[in-house]
Amino acid sequence: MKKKITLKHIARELGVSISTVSKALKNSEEIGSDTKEKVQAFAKLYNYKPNNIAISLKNKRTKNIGVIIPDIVHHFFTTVFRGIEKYANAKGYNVIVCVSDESFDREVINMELLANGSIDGFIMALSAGTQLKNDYNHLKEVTEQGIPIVLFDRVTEDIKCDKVIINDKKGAYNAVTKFIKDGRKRIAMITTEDYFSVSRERAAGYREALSDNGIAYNEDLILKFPSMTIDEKVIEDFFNREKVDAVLSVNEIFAIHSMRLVQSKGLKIPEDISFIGFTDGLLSKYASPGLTAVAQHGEHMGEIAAEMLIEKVESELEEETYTTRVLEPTIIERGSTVN
Amino acid sequence: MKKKITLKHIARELGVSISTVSKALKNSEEIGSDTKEKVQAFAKLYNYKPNNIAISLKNKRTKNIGVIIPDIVHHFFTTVFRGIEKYANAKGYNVIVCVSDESFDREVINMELLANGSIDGFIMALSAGTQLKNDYNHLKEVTEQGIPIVLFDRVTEDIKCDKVIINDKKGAYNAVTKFIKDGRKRIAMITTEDYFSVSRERAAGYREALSDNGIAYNEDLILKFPSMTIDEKVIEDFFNREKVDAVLSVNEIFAIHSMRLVQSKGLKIPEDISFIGFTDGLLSKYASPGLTAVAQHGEHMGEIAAEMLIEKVESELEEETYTTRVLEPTIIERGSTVN
DNA sequence: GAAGGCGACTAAAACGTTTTCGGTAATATT
DNA sequence: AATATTACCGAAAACGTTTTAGTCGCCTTC
Repeated sequence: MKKKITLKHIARELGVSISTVSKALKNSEEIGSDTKEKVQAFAKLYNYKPNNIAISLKNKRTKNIGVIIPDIVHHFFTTVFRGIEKYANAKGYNVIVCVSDESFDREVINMELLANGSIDGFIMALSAGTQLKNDYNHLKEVTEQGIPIVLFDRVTEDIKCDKVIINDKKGAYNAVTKFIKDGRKRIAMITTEDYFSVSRERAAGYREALSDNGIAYNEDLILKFPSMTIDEKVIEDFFNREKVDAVLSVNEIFAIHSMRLVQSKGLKIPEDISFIGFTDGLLSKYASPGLTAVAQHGEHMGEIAAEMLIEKVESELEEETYTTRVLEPTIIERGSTVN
Repeated sequence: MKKKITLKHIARELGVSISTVSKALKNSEEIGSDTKEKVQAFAKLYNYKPNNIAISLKNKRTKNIGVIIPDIVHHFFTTVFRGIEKYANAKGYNVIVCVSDESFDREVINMELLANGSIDGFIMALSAGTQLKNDYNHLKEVTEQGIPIVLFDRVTEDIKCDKVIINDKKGAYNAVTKFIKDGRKRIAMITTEDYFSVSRERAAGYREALSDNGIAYNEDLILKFPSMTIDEKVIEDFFNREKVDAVLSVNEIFAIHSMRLVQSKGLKIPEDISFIGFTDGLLSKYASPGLTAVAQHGEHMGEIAAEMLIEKVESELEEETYTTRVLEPTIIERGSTVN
């Protein structure tokens, strides 16, 4: 086992000082060309690579980005992550991922762990627990220490930082408008409780589209789940009770479940009932019929988040200007709607 | 912006030495109880947290694990990752993820980047590019530096290290055996080229099950794709050409595509044709009918990989014993097969 | 021949810890 | 009273870099 070689080893071996070696490897003008050659040759021979940790300690810069997401086994988050990783890697940054598992406590613990020098900044989507608790002190503490944060998708007004979201309201608005143009009258919405910022926005878009088209808002057509987990029975009751001809779902899973249910009741999609779901994931693509989806462009979102964060990290000056980038959603039409 | 507080600050403020502070915070017996109280109170007040980087430099231990996977937007890998993250986190480790994007070069670059002090060990699944090139020198170099590696799922004989895989051969064997028990005669297999270790194993299981049941192996019933991407036309030609009553697919995507195709040709699943796919992911669960799947237990695999790695990292002694853990696959029965 | 400049290199501090080895004073032991 | 013990604390090295501030000898220059 050949141990890692350090500047000190090279210096001792070559009978020069550590600083000379350091400078020679950086091709500094200060060092004579023969010494430089000698050092560089030796370093190459022994495959010298500077120790990242030592450099981090010196520069107070780790070139690591901390990413905290509620769940990794979730298509949208992984696409965002891919965008982050791609951009960060190209800029020479590594990505440390922690999963909050939708829990406030785990989010806090993970942030505290990483905030002690391991990373230069955070990119995160708030956990359900955090949004429920509405407590953002852990974020505040981090920003007060001068560690920048970029929030994506699940954000909050309470924290001053850069954010990147999609225009969820518009996404819902456009989806509902499409339903109406297609002649649908009884448009249902399947969603989660309002403590998710995204659910609120989407609900707002839904209502606005109805009202703009002179359709009365009907509370009975809203099916709300308290969490991401689903209760078959509740869905079944809902569709038995209400007569609907279009469904906007806040995620894929709810939509797919509903589609299978109405199909089993003999309804035809999209003739009898249309579906549009948020998040253009695998399920939408491979459902039968394919589920028309509001694409959230996760990968692009991730790239932008990484770009914003690295920009902040690398800018020397401490401007206190924060921006929110709003991406436009697009509707990917598939077989679950008429076209 | 309150800057991070260090031992030095506390020492200066309290008029004691740095070592005293350090020891006081560790509740060392060497320090008088009043000094300890004073220091601890001060540290608590100013929310002192030791700098991870400095500790890493000192201990030559980062408490970081490097994970290198071919793709993050891939259900199996994310489940494995979840297992890794969960276990590692519980043990106080953080996880740095790099995505090789199935490319040999990116795998090499990422490993070199992380190997310079950023991590204590690697957990990885080989990229397609690496398996194709059959070049594992980057792994060798890392292990020679004393950095442990755990390979999962996509492994190679050429590297001496801990490994965790599922019994792919047995998974395929069981699936085909089930088909035969169900009375199927013309059993097709959809797979990728053989340079994936998993594809080879599964193909072997397929052949063995046929031969054990006295069914001749028929090359024409094997559909091979050169990569993970799919060509609709090729699938269509295949099913137009060959009459098959059961299909074993090496992944979900191939299976789902095929199911939709045969359904559009008017065949009934599972009456006319049965399907089993590897990787029990979202698609299998939500397809209609549901796709019977060979579950790979990704999360468990991740936990084991993390356990093995941390074990190696924390064991002082340098034993040169490497083990391979083989997990048993299970068949999750759904509507795509009769039962 | 003194002052200055330059080329080539080194010493040392700094980043923030941990830890070993002393050191000093007070107390206990003979 | 001399010595040993103990309690408490600090100095300094070490981890591997980078960088500032020299040092030293030699060559110009007036």
